[in-house]
Amino acid sequence: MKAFIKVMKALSDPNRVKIIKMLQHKMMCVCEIQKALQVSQPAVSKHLKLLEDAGLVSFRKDGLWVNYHLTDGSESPYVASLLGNLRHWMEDDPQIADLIEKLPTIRREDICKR
Amino acid sequence: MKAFIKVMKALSDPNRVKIIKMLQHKMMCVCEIQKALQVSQPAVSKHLKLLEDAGLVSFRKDGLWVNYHLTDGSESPYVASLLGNLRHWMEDDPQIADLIEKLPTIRREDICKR
DNA sequence: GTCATATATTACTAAAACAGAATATGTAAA
DNA sequence: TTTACATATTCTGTTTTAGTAATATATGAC
Repeated sequence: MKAFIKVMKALSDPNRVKIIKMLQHKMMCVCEIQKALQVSQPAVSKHLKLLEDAGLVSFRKDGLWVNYHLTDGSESPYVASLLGNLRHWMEDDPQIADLIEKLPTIRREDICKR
Repeated sequence: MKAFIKVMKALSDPNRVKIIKMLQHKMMCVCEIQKALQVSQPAVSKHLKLLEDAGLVSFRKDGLWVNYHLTDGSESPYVASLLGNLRHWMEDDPQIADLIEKLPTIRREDICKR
């Protein structure tokens, strides 16, 4: 039960859903996500931690960067099912469509190291 | 997006998940649910309203009683999918198993009209 | 009509969630 | 080892949520 609630809570926030939808297209570092969502860096870190605790995302460190990506959901049937469904869900949502469209223009080289 | 968030939030609370799991077995009135969950009657009413707003449950009035039941989810792909999955999900959860086991002993004739 | 009963709504309180500012941590470069 | 930078954590304030107590509404019996 606790695991299920965790997943549901993780997906109960628009910004976290946006993160999931973006990660469907490419792995991203924190500053890229921050740029895309227009919220503070700590806010992004906290969202990512929540998503990680729920088993939805994982990360790999690469020097200074931390690259986040979706998990395969093999640890949890809830995660597997929802990540699967979220591939098609929300595709027509205007906010999401906007985000995804802008995604190619968001590159860490342009954002960080300033 | 808003509709999806609503559904996720609705399923982010253990008592509401319990309600869903119970309604898989029979339609129930408010006082039966209250008896099963051991929370106040207003709390139950509010959970039910939330679930209804999310499109997960519906009700039919029968005299003084209001009988709640699961929807068929035809209004929303999120609802349809989650209600479907929740048929098997959580079946082995101890809390849920307990609840379902006790379900036959919870009858409105014994609870109300006192 | 009055009364009893099932449910809904309101008012209020305590806990949890989300945000930003400030700070800490860890890694790479100089 | 000092410095810069990407990310994480802590602290604090605000909003949302879940609960109860009290009250309102609605229906059926009388």
